Amino acid sequence: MSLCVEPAIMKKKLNKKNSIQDLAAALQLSPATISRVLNNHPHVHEATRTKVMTMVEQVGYKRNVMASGLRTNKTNTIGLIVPRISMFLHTEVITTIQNGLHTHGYNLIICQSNDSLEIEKDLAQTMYASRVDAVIVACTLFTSDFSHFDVLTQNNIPVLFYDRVPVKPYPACVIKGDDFRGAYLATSHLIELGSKRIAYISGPIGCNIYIDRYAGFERAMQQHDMPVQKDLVFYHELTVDNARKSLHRLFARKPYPDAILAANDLTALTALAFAKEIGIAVPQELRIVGYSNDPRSSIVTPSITTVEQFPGRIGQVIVAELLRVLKNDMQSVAIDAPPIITPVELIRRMST
Amino acid sequence: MSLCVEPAIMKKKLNKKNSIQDLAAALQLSPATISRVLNNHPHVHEATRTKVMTMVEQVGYKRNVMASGLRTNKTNTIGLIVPRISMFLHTEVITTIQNGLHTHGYNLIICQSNDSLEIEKDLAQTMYASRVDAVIVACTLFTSDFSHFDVLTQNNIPVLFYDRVPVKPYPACVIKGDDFRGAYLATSHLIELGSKRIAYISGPIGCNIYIDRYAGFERAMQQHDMPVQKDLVFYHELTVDNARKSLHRLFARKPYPDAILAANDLTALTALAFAKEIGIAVPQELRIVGYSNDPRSSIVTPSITTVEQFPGRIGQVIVAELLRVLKNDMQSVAIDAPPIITPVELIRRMST
DNA sequence: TATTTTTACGAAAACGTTTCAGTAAATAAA
DNA sequence: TTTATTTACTGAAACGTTTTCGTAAAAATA
Repeated sequence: MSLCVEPAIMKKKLNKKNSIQDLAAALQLSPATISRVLNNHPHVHEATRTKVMTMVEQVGYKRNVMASGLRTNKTNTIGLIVPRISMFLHTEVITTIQNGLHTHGYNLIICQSNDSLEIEKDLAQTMYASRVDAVIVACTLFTSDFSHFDVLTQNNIPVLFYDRVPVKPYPACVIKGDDFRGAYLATSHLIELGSKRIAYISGPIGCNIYIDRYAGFERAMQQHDMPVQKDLVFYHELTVDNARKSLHRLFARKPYPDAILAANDLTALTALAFAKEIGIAVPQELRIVGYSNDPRSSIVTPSITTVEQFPGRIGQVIVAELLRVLKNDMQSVAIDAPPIITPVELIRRMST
Repeated sequence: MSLCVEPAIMKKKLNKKNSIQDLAAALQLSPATISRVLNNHPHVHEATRTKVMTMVEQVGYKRNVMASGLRTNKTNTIGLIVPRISMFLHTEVITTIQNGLHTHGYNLIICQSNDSLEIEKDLAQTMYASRVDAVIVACTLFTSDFSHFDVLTQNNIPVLFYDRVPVKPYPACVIKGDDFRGAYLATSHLIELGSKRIAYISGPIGCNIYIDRYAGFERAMQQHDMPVQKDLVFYHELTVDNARKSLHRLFARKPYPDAILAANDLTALTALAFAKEIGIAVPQELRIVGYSNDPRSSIVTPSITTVEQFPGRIGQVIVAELLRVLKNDMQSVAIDAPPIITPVELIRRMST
């Protein structure tokens, strides 16, 4: 019997309501005054301010963000949509964003699209339903139409793209790495080392990063009067399986390529493993370059030359832009705003 | 002049208010009826239901979660606190949780404590302020007191720990890997291969996972009548720098250890690199075992034997438990509930 | 002292949803 | 037919905050 009532008592005791109203009643003040203290409004007497603050401390009052959010139409929450948090670039970028926003009082809702356009559409809806204050997006490989983000932009929720960004004008901030330069540097590096038959394994063309990287590759080749051989260039989603298929094609018959430029590090790692399997020496017979400076690229033997994207810096830029947009309130959704380009750097290692 | 008024017009037009009230007015119904339709309440005529739903579709109505959250005291949001999302185990677990919860209509707020107790305390407060429906936590290495989570449990917000969990009884769900067994299997494996001088590099004792792993190591040694040599065991945060210091101590003078059991894969990787540097052959002169089956452990040469924790499975268990707790509402915060133990498996590779 | 200005606070409405209590109409039971 | 029951809906209050407007009291000015 006594056990039956226990939970009710507990619940009652635990459910100490700590609303502004309760504070007001306890202090013989109005809720308005409490609110003003909590929001650092002027025109509140110093004595009452301290009185309120000590009471707040004492009872452990925490603002109910749903109530205040309902009233102010602000959630202090930022949404983030990435293909996969396990991708090294995103892992690092997220960490920086998360820390940066936390110091400014924002929370982060992280969602993964899994590189599925359907899920991405769904997530955009969810973000709107959650009434986040802004949304940061790295698109899927297959996002060529961006109208599913309209629900956000049309409802004054700023959208900020990074890495994989719209290729068409869209009313949103755009922050992207210098993919053209990254691929250009990598290709030039291979050429200068004497590579003659350079293969390029690209992601699906249609995604801005692969468009730009291909352009960088092409430009470097042209500058050195080297023709781009179509049969040495592959376009597909950069999975291990796909990479292996392309590698099989590349090494089906001689002459073998003497260098592989991979549009990401996973593909470079796969190429390295493949070369070992078929007994080709890296870098003597085959040079390999990757992209992103994934930590794995530095621990394999030989370590892989790759392109550093400075994800921490990208994260910082995102946070800075975001805070700027949130301050200016809708100011920077200009459809013609130029993208912000973040720098890259070639990391030379043993594979070249 | 005309440019000046444009934005105001835009704003007005874009800010199409789509509240339940607006729908009600448009359909000559009361807000209550709309709400019942949206929440699938019974006692609503089929004709009106379809009428409402078509209108909802048409205007793209999305429930304002802050308003409904304020009323119902539910946010449909789950909080997650991990040391770092870049840690392989957590990356995978998060992905599973995220996908699982999304199908049940929950959002996930992910925060990183950065292995800082201060930040963890802060985040617990933030989670309460956000009024999340539940919180999932993998503690910092240094969390031995758990009272900063009281603000959650005392306010009926269920807490669920995984991986790094309270070592003392605490009113929360606990899900942990079988760390004892993992270390036991790994140690037995080394012994059976003939290792005589087995070094163990552990994380700081005080954290449950390292307590359990040490116990597993000790038990395997005892079973084979091998004494645990104190000077071959190291306890410290498992960073590269710390690992290298211990390795220097281990190889300062002979006899060298003939096997190293590392309490995580990063340390195992560091040991492997160190062995290469000083010209010790792995596995001939030194066997190395790690923990977690980080992808890096399989791509180095030689590949590293390690303990698989099945992070996807851990994530599934977490989701299942979470949904159960959320359904039962506070039922399972019994302080004496036994922890759920998830299985592990030894992955044999070239390093042994 | 009388008037204006400033300061400190309160009353009340609003945000958009959910839900309790109630009511009219339709159906079933007497 | 009358009475009870079910069905389909409405009105209004509530959730906890913020903010506008208003008003006393205090301070500054005349």
